[in-house]
Amino acid sequence: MAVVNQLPLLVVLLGPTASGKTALSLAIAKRFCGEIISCDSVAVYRDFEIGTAKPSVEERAPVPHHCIDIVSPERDYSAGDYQRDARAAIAEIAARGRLPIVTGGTGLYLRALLEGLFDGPHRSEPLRARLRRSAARHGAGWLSRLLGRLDANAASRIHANDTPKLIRAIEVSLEARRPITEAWTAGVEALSGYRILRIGLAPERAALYQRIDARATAMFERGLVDETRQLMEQYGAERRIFDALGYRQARQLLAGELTEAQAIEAAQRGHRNYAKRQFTWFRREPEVRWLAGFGDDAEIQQAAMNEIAAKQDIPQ
RNA sequence: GCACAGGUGGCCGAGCGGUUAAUGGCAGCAGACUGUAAAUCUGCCGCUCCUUGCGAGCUACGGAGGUUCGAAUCCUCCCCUGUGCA
Repeated sequence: MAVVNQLPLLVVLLGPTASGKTALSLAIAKRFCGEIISCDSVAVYRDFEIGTAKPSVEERAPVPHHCIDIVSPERDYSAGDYQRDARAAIAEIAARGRLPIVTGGTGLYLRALLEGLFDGPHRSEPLRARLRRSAARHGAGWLSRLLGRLDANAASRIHANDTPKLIRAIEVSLEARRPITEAWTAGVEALSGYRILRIGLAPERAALYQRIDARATAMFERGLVDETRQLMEQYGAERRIFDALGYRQARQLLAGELTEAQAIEAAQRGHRNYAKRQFTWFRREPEVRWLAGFGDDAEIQQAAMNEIAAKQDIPQ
């Protein structure tokens, strides 16, 4: 039975923070001649090391990694940028005949990559600044009322307290001179040309939380606070990137708002909460082969390998 | 030992005679999410039951009594905790 014109395989590894995605991705890459495309909104930034749990330089040496350390922290990066960068990387890898492995925790980025984003304008900082100022003057509900006038449907779908989403919807409606609903319904361009295998890591919640706590503590022990201080001096403490987990708490510690013990506790909690949100997000992801365990576990790795091997052999 | 200040739901912390199962916050659980997403936001959150309802019952504000139509809130005694004086 000839396997002709079979589309290249794309492996997508998803799961909450600290579930062992990195270990599993490295094992898969080594076994199947793969290259890794990180799907992580913080790991894209250079110089953010300790708090991001990026794979180390040694870990990255034997396996090519993409979408890590690709922008300077003084630049803003977005889901749209990621969509372009990741798709380009996947195309190159596949063209080389190697296996692309997307490893991700950032749900929105993964969706942008796989399903696409609607065609909308870039962010406009001046407009955003004006909206925020007006919102501060007019009080709660103002942004929602404004959006209601621009696009009643969008206003009904975005909660009145969800400022960032309201602002984006208003921005799109104003900049594009048409309601964001129209952009939504125009459809998105999903990634095509690949057979996608989604493997999800779903370790037991209590065990995951334990790992998260230990890892957050370790980040502080390894110098997260110093790294944060240095990065803030270098790039400016106002950058939104310092709201990222761990860095936010380190910044609060430096500002004297928290003791070290409180900062560590807050970071642990933040990561736990994040893991929970990731579970919520990924549960909706279609066609995921869920594995109940950690990615560094030998049995789990074997199970993942089997999934991939099976998929490789099956003609489409 | 005496004098103050306190002991409230898993934690912190309001309430100080009646719309009080008890404001808030945290934790927890569930959910949303279309270009800053490790961000932001929503719901539930004493227990039990069901016809899942501005439903029914039960148990709750350190303990035991008391006052009152009615108490977490007032009184008495006791037990703890903190601070000050001895």
